Amino acid sequence: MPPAAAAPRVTIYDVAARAGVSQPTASLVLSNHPRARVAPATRQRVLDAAAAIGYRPNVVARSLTRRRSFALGLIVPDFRSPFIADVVAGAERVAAEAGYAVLLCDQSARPLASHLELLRARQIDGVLIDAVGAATLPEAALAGLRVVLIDEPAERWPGVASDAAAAGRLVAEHLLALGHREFAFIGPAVDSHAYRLRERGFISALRAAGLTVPSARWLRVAAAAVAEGREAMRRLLAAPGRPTAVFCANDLLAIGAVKQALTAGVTVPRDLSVAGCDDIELARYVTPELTTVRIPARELGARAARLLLHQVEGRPLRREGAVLLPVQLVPRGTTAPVPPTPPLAQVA
Amino acid sequence: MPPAAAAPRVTIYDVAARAGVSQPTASLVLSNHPRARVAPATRQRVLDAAAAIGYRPNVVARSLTRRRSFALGLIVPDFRSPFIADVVAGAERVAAEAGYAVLLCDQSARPLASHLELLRARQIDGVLIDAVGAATLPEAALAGLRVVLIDEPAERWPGVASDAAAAGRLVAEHLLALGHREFAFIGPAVDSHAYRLRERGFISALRAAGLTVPSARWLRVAAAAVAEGREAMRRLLAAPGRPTAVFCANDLLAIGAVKQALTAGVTVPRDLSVAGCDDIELARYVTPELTTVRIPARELGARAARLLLHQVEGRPLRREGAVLLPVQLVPRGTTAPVPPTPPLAQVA
DNA sequence: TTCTCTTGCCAATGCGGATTGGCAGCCCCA
DNA sequence: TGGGGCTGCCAATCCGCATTGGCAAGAGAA
Repeated sequence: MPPAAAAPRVTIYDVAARAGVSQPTASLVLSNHPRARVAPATRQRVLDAAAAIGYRPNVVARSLTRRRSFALGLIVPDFRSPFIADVVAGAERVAAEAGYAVLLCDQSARPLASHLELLRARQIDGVLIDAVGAATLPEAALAGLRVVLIDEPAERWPGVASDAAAAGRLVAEHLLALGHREFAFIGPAVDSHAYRLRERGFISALRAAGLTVPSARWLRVAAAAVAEGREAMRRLLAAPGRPTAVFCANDLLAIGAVKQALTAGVTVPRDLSVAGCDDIELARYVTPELTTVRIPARELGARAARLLLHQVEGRPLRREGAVLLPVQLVPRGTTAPVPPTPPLAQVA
Repeated sequence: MPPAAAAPRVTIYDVAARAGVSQPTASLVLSNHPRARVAPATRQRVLDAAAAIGYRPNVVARSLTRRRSFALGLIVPDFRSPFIADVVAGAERVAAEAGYAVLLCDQSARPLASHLELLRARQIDGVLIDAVGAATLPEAALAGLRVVLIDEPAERWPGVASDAAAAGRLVAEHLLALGHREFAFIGPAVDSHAYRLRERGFISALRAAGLTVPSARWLRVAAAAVAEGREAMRRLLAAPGRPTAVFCANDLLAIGAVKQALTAGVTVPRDLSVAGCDDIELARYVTPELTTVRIPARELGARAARLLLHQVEGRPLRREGAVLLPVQLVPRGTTAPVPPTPPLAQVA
């Protein structure tokens, strides 16, 4: 049961034959070798022949000899998240411009180590890792690979990250300035550096103001997604007492949280302020519009890809180590001054 | 400036040497060739040797001889759209289970024909096309490729599609049942089969009820995205008269449209009903929750991938031609009965 | 004219693995 | 004991392209 008839392949031998030269000569011309000594007339004959028969180099064969696949791996937690999708888009664009393909690997479909194995087998030229658990990977899993980490700094590899601590801090300062004193936090329980820093930035800014978040209002959820945000808000509202402001570790959580608050009859932002983080496109389209922190997602992906390509192509890195991208508070409609009369403490 | 030290490669020659057999014998064992006649003891020696030195076959080299890359192309209009992301996820899962990699190609980054060229150069085994303009592609662009079309039926290739006409019809019937008689439509101007069918299904169901959509309320926008939906609603509300119900060709448009209506003080669904199409996850999280039609996105991608893999692996297709997946109306909060008193006609 | 360079091209080989044809060695039977 | 039929392995070759070393022809110098 062989596959259906294969397309007739045009190889470099066909080009050489048509141009009346040897295959190596055709190769020298077509691969545009720098120190190739080929007479202009010959060169033109080869180029004409290639154009005439529609020659396209076989990337697989080239990869075998050059020992490079001209492909990069990109491992992400879940490309269906809007934020991640932007990171991917940024990386993809840079890679494409340099002639590299991107193999997108989704951690929600297969574990990180398994992806790395597969990428290795495909002789990948380098890997961008924006994934949970990269830091705790066994040494061998990354040995010999060119790696750039996204939002997960580590000693051994270069990386690009957003200033997650600043994100948490900016939200805290914003809410404090609005007069809030009773806070809650909703974040994913995953072992992610960026999320951890968002938390820490938030809490340490509160602490600097002499405040804290009671542990009962420090909610950990399974995933940074809308449904989890909604569920967390349900728990929060069911508990005795109520905060006046909630910081959600990303926008999806925040959207879910706001949704649940509204459903429960808690008016946002009058009764409760909610802030997210990421500034995904939809943050502007929910009602009320979401207060959040803009994280430059595309830039994150693009910078990481550039860093990786520099390594892959053997160009020296201008600045070593990690790049830290600035973030920016985007105040919108889900945060407001704390009401003069504190909300009534409810008894569960 | 050569790249940094490459990882030491373990080849099949190393395995053969360690097992004390020739390379072809090692190859026969490791590729698990069906009609391979290898003594059990020899086979075991080879397997042990491979395990001992951690042999991983080089997919590139294998691709060269087998003339197959074990990779599929997947061309989409924009993977950042939530709906498309689900299609991709479905396809990716099926491909991964069969041991195939997926090269994701985004039409918003590079034209369709250009993607096809690149995929060809990489000796791709087959292509899934969920893209605008696939039907109008020059013959040569797809010649010799194995293709499965998504949501874009064509004579020459198998395809998988959702029942887009039914989607439009279901919305029309839903709105008619609620008493609506004054309609508007917002859809993208792209030349996409699915969108065209959604329109036609909608309008022909209205026509069956003796109704129509005046051309002034038939809005075409540049893209099926939130910003465009918002802009379209702005235009709609600025025009004289006002419909009581609007069908948006997808959920993003609908979310934008609802947002703008609310911003303009038009209460949805009291003053205006809005329905979308796709049932993306966020449709349940906007306020009010969006009435829409569920399109089985993941299933679309998965079925298409399965169809393509059948071809690629030379297995016969059970049923030829196109698969049509059913859709389902999901009534939620953005549609309501038409108010007893018709809204006042506004003079612009 | 002869010798040295330089220029322009090609033969040979390798990348890592798949596949074919064929050759020994063994068993069985006559 | 000779021959047929297996069984088990390997030598050789190919996939499509890149790269090196070297050879021949032409240019310039003596």
